[in-house]
Amino acid sequence: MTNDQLQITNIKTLFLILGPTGVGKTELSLRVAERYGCPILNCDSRQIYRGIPIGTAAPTAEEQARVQHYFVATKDLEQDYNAGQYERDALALLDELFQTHPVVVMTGGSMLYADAVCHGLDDFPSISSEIREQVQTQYRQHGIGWLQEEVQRLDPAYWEEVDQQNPARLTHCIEICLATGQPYSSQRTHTLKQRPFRIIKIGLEREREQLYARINRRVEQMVEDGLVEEARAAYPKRQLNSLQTVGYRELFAHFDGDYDLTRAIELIQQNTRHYAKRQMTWFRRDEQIHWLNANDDYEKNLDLIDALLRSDCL
RNA sequence: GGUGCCAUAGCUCAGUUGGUAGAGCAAAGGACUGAAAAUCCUUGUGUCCCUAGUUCGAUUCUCGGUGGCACCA
Repeated sequence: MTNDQLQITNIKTLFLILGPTGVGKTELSLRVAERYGCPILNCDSRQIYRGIPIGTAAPTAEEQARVQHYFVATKDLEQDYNAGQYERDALALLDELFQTHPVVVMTGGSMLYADAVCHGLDDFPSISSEIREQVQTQYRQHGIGWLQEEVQRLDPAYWEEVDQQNPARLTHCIEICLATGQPYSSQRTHTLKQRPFRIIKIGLEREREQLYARINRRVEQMVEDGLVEEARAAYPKRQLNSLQTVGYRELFAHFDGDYDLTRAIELIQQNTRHYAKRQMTWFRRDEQIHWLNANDDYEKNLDLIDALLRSDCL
């Protein structure tokens, strides 16, 4: 490391490289990490799991040989994991890494996970399996109407602001109310936590038509690389949350005989495009993101990133 | 070559007893605090194939054309 680069150690910096799936985050992240001699923290809620590397486009062995990676293939599919745990795990690891690295790279497309690291989530208790099962049972028996009534009863304030048709939101509210005995909304502080390091958000963008073409091609490549076999191996565990994932759900339905493989592949492509669109919607409103064009060459983008690192250092 | 059927949104189609039209899918936009690659919300103007005719008015009826499908030769 040069003297010039050593001066950077004054301010610990996390480069958070964001962007929709398939835009080209992996290679840019590797180059940034190589430039600063730092590790990469994965911020992808599915690449964290072991056993599904093809369908999640996890960093390959070659890529991991170039740069030390964290949070890649570290959990079994059976292990429950969530954004709150990720926040704690990532902060603990960052605290450690910043003792020896002035710069650390984090990359991935899981919007909520990234926000959890940047701003923090409120402290909710983890939900016991009893409560979760209890709520699920009622929901299965009585439908969304039951969820709606429960939220109105337990947390009328939240009812006024929530997506009233969204079972996931309603369920979560009920679980927190039951677990804490307090309305969910009263525990949402909306305070942004301060982090003991600087965060520079880099967004990679690319023309939509081009992005979609890359996604379509990448799905075909995944199939050539053995995605169907990977999904078949995971099939017995299909109920797990970790496998509620694009690329696997469609193949599981194909294994069930719902449609042929060609159709499954089309659906994977389509659902991946939908996912990319949702990611873009999320990132678009984040004014802290510095956007780079994925079609520019790496030299140019690395220089821009370097300028960001230095400009805020003064 | 003959006969019949069809031609409407990116796709599959519905419909207008003549008053310029609507579903599903696709697509687009949005929301998002521990399931987040999850979950949910909103959005439908298109020479109704072309030409001529009848009509106050044609996407709708009539003639002709073009294209597709089926059957007969």
